[in-house]
Amino acid sequence: MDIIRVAIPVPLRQVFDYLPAAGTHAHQYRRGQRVLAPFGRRQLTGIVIGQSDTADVAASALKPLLGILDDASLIPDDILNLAEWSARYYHAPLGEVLSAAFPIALRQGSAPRDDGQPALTLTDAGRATSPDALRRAPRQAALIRELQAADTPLLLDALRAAGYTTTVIRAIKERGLADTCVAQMPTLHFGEPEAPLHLNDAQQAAVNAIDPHAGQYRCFLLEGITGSGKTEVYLQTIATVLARHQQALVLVPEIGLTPQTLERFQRRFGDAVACYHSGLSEREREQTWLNAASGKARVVIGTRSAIFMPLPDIGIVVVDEEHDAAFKQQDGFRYNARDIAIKRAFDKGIPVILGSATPSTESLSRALDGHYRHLLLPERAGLAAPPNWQLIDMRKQAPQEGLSTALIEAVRHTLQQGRQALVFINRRGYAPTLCCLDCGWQAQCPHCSVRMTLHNRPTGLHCHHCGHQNARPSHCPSCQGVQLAAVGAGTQRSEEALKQLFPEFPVLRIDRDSTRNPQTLTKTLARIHAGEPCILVGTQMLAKGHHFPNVTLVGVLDADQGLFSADFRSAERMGQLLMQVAGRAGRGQQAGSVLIQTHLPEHPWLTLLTQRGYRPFIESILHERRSTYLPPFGHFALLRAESENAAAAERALRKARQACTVQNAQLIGPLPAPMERRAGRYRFQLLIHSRDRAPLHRALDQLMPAMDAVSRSPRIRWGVDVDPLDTF
DNA sequence: AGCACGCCGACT
DNA sequence: GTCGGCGTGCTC
Repeated sequence: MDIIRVAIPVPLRQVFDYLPAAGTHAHQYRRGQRVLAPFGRRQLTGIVIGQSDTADVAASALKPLLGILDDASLIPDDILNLAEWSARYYHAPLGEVLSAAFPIALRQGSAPRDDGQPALTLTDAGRATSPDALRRAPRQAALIRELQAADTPLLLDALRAAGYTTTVIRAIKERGLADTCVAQMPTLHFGEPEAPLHLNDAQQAAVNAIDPHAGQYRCFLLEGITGSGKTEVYLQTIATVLARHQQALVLVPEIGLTPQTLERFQRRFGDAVACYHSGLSEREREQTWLNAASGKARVVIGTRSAIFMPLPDIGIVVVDEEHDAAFKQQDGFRYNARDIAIKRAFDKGIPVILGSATPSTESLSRALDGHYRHLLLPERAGLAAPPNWQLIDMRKQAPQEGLSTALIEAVRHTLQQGRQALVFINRRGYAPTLCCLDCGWQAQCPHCSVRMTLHNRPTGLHCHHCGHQNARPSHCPSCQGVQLAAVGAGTQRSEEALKQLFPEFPVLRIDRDSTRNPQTLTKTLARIHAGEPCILVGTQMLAKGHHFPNVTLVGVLDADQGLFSADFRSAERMGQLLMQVAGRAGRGQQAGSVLIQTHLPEHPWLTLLTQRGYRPFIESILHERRSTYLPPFGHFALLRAESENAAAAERALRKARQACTVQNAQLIGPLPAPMERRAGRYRFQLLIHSRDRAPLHRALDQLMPAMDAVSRSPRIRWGVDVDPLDTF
């Protein structure tokens, strides 16, 4: 047993064998320890995976390691097991999985820095100052207010992330109101915890159901509409976990979209809560990782990469909004954090809660067949009536700028009642197409096979896929005609139309373009929360996170996209989105209305969803998928290849396909990807389908080395996606 | 992925 | 004459 097996951070599907470093013995090496390894002409930080007495290569080829970087294991065994399982399941190189699993600073081999982080704390003068005294310096006043409210040092990184510039921070220090200090993650200091809320019967039943299972694996699907109180169930369940001196891991789709949830966790559990997401600085990520590993952090809330957080006393995992596509990494190591969460809970023998108002087909079918325990929160807190759905038949309408008369009248009525209306359109920009009325020419991206989106203020043509921008042409480049028409509507156009229709009311647009500046977003949100009658226009950003108490009308301009798409998941996603936007209507006392513009009002998915609700809708989708062996009744993997040379990409996949001899796995393709060309590269895909998982994995075991062999010479970028969210 | 080696075109 | 283009091969 004198050979050390090491994972090296390179995209190669293998581990490498080494001899112990000079002056060391094999028994000194621990699984999870970092070592310095000679690798070609380079020196890389590797992770000890195990030991062996035989090597895959000739003994003469083995090199000795250059040194041991950690006294004890840095990566705990359960995390390493999880990473190895993930590498096998997603057919990803272990080195790449491990790179996703821990912060760059530790990946690079430097000693863990557990010495706290720079923070800002109030001086006595700062504590005594009234923020109103800083009337002339609103940012400084806001910062003082924030520090006084927190009553604990705030991390500089966090302040900067919240939009406080170095100038503001320096000004405060120069006034002698605050000073920098070093903040340590405190040990189980709960601050002044907010008291638990009173649970209704359904919530209490859910908490009771989860609690007895502590200490053994069980997956719970917590299904409850917006406002039904899922978060309180998480909080009280986690409280019992903490009381047993265990830690909790909470995964959320995007930290930026769940500020309220985050705040509630911090109010309830105070300093025991740590956040982990891509918005943190590297230093902060490292510190949080170490705080989790040392047990200082008791509750970790994070986005998908947090699934690999080391938590020695983990007692529960919560996945909030489990249906959300953000849990799936969309490049490189394409893992689904929700699915790894279930595996982690299983391995640890602890409960996992999947929460959603609109559960995914996968989770719902496992709940219905008894694999998961299904917990329902039927009541809407505050006892407001469910929304009123209405389908508007666009075939019988002469819409103005995409707005039907019925919707315009509903908006007018809502505003006159002093309420707010939300108009949802899942396209940003002014118009999705610029078209020549004489010859039919359309503005096409020169690098991608998509039409370019017309934007105004500043006006121009944008490609939403590669970022290419053009000026808006004055003549048709093809026939020199001057009748260039903007076809279709995006958020900017709807905003403009609504401003013209309702000049006396504010129209506030929320999409990726209007929220680029966090301060503008904060201002817009504050205006909405003030409750004055207004119209909100936006993309699905509006449907997530924030809730708007005075919105009583939701209009959906283009529901039909979800009914026409070739992807089998599009109907499910449309349903989830419609339920989510509908959840924005009628919070508080009054019932809301949801108006959906469609050309297919008799479509069974739409009528089922709006007349009978989400569950019958999903059950109908499940019924159809069962008969065609689509997920979750069958499984997919997708091999993607792209190259500037279309034929080369296609040939690579075709050759790989020929190398695959697995029975019971169906290969479809290679076919051009839905967007055949993107950023100048031609994209093809090979779809692998199988009723059971085993043949799928066997097929991939053959396809991967074939791709390795075939994709090298003409530069082809390729990757594998197990359980892809988009197949067409 | 890096990083070398290796063999062919336009430059001091 | 050589600097450098990217094709090809390798990493325990």
